[in-house]
Amino acid sequence: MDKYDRVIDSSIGYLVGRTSRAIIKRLTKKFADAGFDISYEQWSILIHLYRKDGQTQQELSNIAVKDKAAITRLLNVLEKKNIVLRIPDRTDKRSNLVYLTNKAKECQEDLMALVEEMLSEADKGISFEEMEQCRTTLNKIFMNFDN
Amino acid sequence: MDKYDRVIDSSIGYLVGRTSRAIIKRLTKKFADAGFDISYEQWSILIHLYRKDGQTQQELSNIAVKDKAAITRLLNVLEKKNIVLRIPDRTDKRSNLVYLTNKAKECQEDLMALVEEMLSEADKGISFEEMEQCRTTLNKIFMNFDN
DNA sequence: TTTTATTCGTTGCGCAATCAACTTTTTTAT
DNA sequence: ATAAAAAAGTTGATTGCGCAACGAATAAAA
Repeated sequence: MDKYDRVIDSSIGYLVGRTSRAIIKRLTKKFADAGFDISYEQWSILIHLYRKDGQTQQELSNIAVKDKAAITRLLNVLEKKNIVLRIPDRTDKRSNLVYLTNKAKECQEDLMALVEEMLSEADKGISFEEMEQCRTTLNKIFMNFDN
Repeated sequence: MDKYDRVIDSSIGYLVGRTSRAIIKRLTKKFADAGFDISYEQWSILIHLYRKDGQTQQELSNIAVKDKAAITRLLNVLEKKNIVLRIPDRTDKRSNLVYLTNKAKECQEDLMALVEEMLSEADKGISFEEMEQCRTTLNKIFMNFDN
């Protein structure tokens, strides 16, 4: 393996980057084909609200590992689409609490099914143990960079 | 593991996505701290030219797994910075051949050193075998999505 | 208590990705 | 030989990220 291999093809940066883009592309297409006007990025916020409704934007920023400015804009879009709404927190006037609308709740099952479908496509030819090991390693790498 | 775990925290999409962003962030900072005005995306083109100078934009598009429109714009920036130049291919007037400037060649060693530094930070606490296994699995996943 | 520091969210800016439409050139098929 | 199809690059429109600066609200320090 030459010096370029090390920095390109075998580089973990290159590999996670292109895998990530491939996954995003596939899920985006699945959503679109099923008639959902929801981008991957919007989904990446939505899923955290499905798990726990009524979080602050800051909490969403941390958990989705995105800049809070990015959260602001994604929520603007989601609010315009009538998928979430922002309610000012009465006990801390700096914060908004972000809630799902009924429209969002109605499509939860369908969206999750599409994601699981995508995940099982990713899994093909990979044992549970192998995937689990990969997850562990990816977590280690992330932690190495998480100051 | 509940249904959200499966789709979020343990989801390979989530894990590769956040790892990728962490790596990009770290490398961007390294370049900036060392005084190089080169973004991660620009680097991701540059490295392929370091390996093989004088490729067409289409070749760069394939190898860097980026849209050809993205390549056009990245090259516009790199050309303005006097890092690459486009030479029309005489044997096929549709194509440009992209070449590195001397300025680009001069900083190759420094840039590669910074990347290797980043990669070794990623490696911390991970054996060669473990990382190799992770690479293999990531490749399988990518192939699963690569039609 | 008043000053200082921190936190939450928004906005402006620059960069980049993707899609679709388009031009020019080359290749393929009839 | 000519018409149709394909390929290479460019451009416009839309979406999204991350940084920095900012105002408002809250917490901490003096």
